[in-house]
Amino acid sequence: MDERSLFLLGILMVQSAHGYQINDFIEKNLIQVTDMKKATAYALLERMSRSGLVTVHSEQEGNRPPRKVYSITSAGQEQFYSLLRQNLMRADLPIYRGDIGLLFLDHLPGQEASANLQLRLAHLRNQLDVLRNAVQHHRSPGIALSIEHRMLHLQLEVDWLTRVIEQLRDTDAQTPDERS
Amino acid sequence: MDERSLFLLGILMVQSAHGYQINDFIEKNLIQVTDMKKATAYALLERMSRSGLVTVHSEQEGNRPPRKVYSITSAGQEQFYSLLRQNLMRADLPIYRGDIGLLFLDHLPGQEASANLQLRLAHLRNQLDVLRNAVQHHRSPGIALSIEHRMLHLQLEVDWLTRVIEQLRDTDAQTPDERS
DNA sequence: AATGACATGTAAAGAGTTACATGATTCA
DNA sequence: TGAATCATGTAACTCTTTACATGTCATT
Repeated sequence: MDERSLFLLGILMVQSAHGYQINDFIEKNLIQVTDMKKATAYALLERMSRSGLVTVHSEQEGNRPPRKVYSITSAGQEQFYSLLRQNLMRADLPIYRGDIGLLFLDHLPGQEASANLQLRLAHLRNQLDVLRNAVQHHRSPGIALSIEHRMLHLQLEVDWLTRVIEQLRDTDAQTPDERS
Repeated sequence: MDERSLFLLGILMVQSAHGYQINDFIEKNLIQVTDMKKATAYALLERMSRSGLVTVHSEQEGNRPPRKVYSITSAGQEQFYSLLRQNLMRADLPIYRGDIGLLFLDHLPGQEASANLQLRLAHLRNQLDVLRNAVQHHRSPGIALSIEHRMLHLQLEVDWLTRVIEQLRDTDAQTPDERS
């Protein structure tokens, strides 16, 4: 949640914006960086305006539903810098949900384990390709930085998985019938 | 949530166990692999017993509060294999919350950004040391696998952050007064 | 006598998502 | 004319955590 409001405040540090605009930006450019959903963004912007971190003003264009444009206040700026510092100094490596499966890898016959992991590998390679493509289209140094970061981890994941699968094959070749 | 029940079922595949025991095992050996909390484990075991994936029987010892020992059923085993396959073939790279900060790195003077990131780096090195120590004490190949996995990502993180900080210094040395 | 390990559980709150509802405009 | 885009919002739900409540047993 801290990251969510840091993110929103960060956007508003650059320029005022309305909810739809922000959500659109996320969906088009930052799906890799944040998974915040539309409803969350709207609610958070509302919440931040109630607590004085941002102000709202409505802009009407023609007969369309009015846009609620949010602007950051000085209190919001302070909060932004505080959250930013916190975020930068924190080192929270995520938990890898895929490791749960690896924990019980030996419950599956080697062939099947291997087959499933190869699917995982293919997905990973896919994601890498997507990112390699995406990294081209970004001028923003911040976005480029985080995409490169993600690519590094993805590449590590690909290499590591490849090794794991190889080991699985080797083990299986040695004792093809001995796994329970 | 899928990972949570996969994890619990996996534990019960090896041997029947009660909630306290499982939670204890997590806290002592698997804090890196899962962040499931006590209340969640208890509730999930309850829930799985209601849906027939596990059975319960109470064991009383002396006058102590009775232990509810859960055992996996054949329906539970099927569910386990199904969840395991799903988990193995899925490639869900997590979202790195720390990247949100990097997105806005240029809002802080280079020195401060650098100082904060060095704190992050120190934490990461700490975690690496802890894991290097932990990896010794595990016979279970599954646990060892996931700890090694984590160590690789940690090491990558350390190397990468080091480079980022260096670049920050270089940029700052070139244009010491020109950042807004 | 007190602390910590053993053992269970629940109530309330928090965070976030899904799915829906509404309606105008633009473009094919 | 129908679909996609623009623009907002909310109600219900799921998942999970925090904090509390309860009591025994062993150790210091």
